Amino acid sequence: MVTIREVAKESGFSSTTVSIVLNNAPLSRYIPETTKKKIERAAKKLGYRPNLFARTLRNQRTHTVGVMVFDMTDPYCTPILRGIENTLYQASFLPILTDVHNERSRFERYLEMLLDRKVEALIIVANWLFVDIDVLGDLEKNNVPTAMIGREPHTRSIGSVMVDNEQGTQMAIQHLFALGHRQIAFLRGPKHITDTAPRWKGVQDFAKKNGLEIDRKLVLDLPESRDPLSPFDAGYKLTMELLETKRPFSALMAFDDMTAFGAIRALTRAGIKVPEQCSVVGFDDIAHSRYLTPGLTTVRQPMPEMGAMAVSLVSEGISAVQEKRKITLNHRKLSPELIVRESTAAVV
Amino acid sequence: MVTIREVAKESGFSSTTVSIVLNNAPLSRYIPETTKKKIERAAKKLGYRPNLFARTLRNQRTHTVGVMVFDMTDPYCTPILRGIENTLYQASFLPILTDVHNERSRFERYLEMLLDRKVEALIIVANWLFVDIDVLGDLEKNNVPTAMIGREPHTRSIGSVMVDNEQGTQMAIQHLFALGHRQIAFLRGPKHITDTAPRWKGVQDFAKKNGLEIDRKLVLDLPESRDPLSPFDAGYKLTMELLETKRPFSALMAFDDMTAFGAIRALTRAGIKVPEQCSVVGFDDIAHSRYLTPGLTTVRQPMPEMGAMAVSLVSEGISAVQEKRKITLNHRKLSPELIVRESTAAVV
DNA sequence: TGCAGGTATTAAAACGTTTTACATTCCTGA
DNA sequence: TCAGGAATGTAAAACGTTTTAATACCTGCA
Repeated sequence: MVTIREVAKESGFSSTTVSIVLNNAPLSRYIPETTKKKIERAAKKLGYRPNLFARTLRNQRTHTVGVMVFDMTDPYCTPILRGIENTLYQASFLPILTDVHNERSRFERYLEMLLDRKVEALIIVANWLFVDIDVLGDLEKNNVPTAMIGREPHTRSIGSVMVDNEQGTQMAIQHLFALGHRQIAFLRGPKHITDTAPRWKGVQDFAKKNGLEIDRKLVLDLPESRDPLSPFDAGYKLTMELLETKRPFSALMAFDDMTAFGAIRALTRAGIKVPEQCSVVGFDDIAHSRYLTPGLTTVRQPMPEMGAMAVSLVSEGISAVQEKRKITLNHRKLSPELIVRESTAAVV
Repeated sequence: MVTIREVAKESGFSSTTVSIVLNNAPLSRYIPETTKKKIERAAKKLGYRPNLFARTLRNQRTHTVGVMVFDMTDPYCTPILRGIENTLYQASFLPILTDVHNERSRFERYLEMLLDRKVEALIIVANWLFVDIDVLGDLEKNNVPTAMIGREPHTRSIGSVMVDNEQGTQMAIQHLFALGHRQIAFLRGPKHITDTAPRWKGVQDFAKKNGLEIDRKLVLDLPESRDPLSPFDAGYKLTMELLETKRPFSALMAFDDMTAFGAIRALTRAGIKVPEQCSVVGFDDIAHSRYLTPGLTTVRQPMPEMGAMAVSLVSEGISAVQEKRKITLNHRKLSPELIVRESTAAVV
């Protein structure tokens, strides 16, 4: 490995000057062009690459951001990660991605690793979060700017990016309503998931405002589970139960896309055609949803944008730390978008 | 931040001794238990965490492995990444994941970043690889143990993990054949994908051996593309073309699962029921395949195992580097597994 | 003439480890 | 009594940067 001293020797200047020139430091203002040229030539000739560890040791900067995701296999998070990666890349930051497997111990271990590696910020993709909240409380102590995606933190010192869940379900039910559906079944999310309540609130608000009657017998809840793919099986099972009650419904609104997939399978098995005999709508718009036949009508979360937004929140925090200002992080709520595909149709 | 010197002061020993004890270095053999206890207590009391950058600067080890994936949004790679992550975690290594977006410039940039950060090994998930081979040739120069998943490297110095493509398609066509299918349509992969040739060879070998006649008019090729999700649209389009020729077929074998999804949509649109009127089989067994209705019969690549295998290959390389032995990396071919779901049925 | 201030450059300290080489004491066997 | 090894510990160098503080020269101005 070629060091700065070798570049110094080669160029005939001291390593101080080399450092100043190569980093374009403030002092380089006083260094004449000819000197700069010589140094740059020498550096290039030797193929000099500064040792990042020495550099970090000295000036404390790592140009890395820790990213913790609760479950990588959840298709919901891939586009978010893309958004994060893409935005960080522009800023020459390197994301360090860890997958917590929804386990407390892994969360703690990885958090430790990231802090040891002195990430300059932390982004937490809290999809399908099972870990208790107090773990997240620990985050406050470390004065690393932190943002959470998909969950409202209970503390002010952590930024957050959320989709507007209420608005999302309102759009979905509005769509079903407009298609003439009045007997609608609902598969609500598990109680421990924070998205569950606001999504249901959106439905209720719409129902109240538009005189839509909700049959409580057609409302079922997904069971708790730490597996983000489990809603498929649960959706299948609950839909089967729903069918057994013989209570008629012409549309079904699922907590998320995976639940919708399960529901579709159950309906199909029961000989009920989607969307001809029953419309189905999901939430999230994960990648699968487009490729399913029929394509799933769903509420899209702007996942890449959410990732990008989280980066921009923590960037602000990083600047604050640099300038020794106090860090304050904002909370953002992004609007979803209704994606109409083939799984919904007008009531016959 | 508390340094080793503060621990030294607190415990009453020199930082040398503290270092020896805390690292359990060979010399610690001579340090009496009482001393060790005192030092450990002091370290714990102060909450000492060694500065990894200082440590790396000194002893050159980073305990990180670079992982480069060509396209994160490809559902094929998520389980592989899980396998990699999980295995590295056991060994207290931290993966540093980069997404190359199938762009040459990003590949080079990220490679540079990873090398600057002195990753101790490199794992490349070469799914849906578009980047030219010579870029990969560059990898040889850096004497970092490297393994590739999903593609045979042209050089001996890089390890590789592949699925046995030939065996996979043989299993698939054997399955269709056993169900009585004789008129089978094929959607082959794009020519620039390395998997394409061996998969087709598996089909041909089986056909020859079992007297199955392949109608060349029923064999179409996917176009080239750098998007791993594009086969959906291509599969749809090609299947439509196939149907227009009016040439009968009772089964369709797709290059991969995405292609199969596209084919299923086309068939469904054309009023042809899967599997009653036409069986469809895919390749890969990405997560979607289970959740589609009907569930897709496909050839499963053992993705988590492939990831784990790649880690074990480079681990060997890391050991070699440590002991200053010459690094040699192996090539492994793993067996796929036929997953029979609902998209295939006996010919009527 | 003296001095203020800009320009050009560098020596040396500092960042926090690990490791080499050495120092001291204590024991053991001759 | 002494040589030499084992046990216990440390001073100092080294890893490769960045930055502070300093030096030296020049120019222009009072």
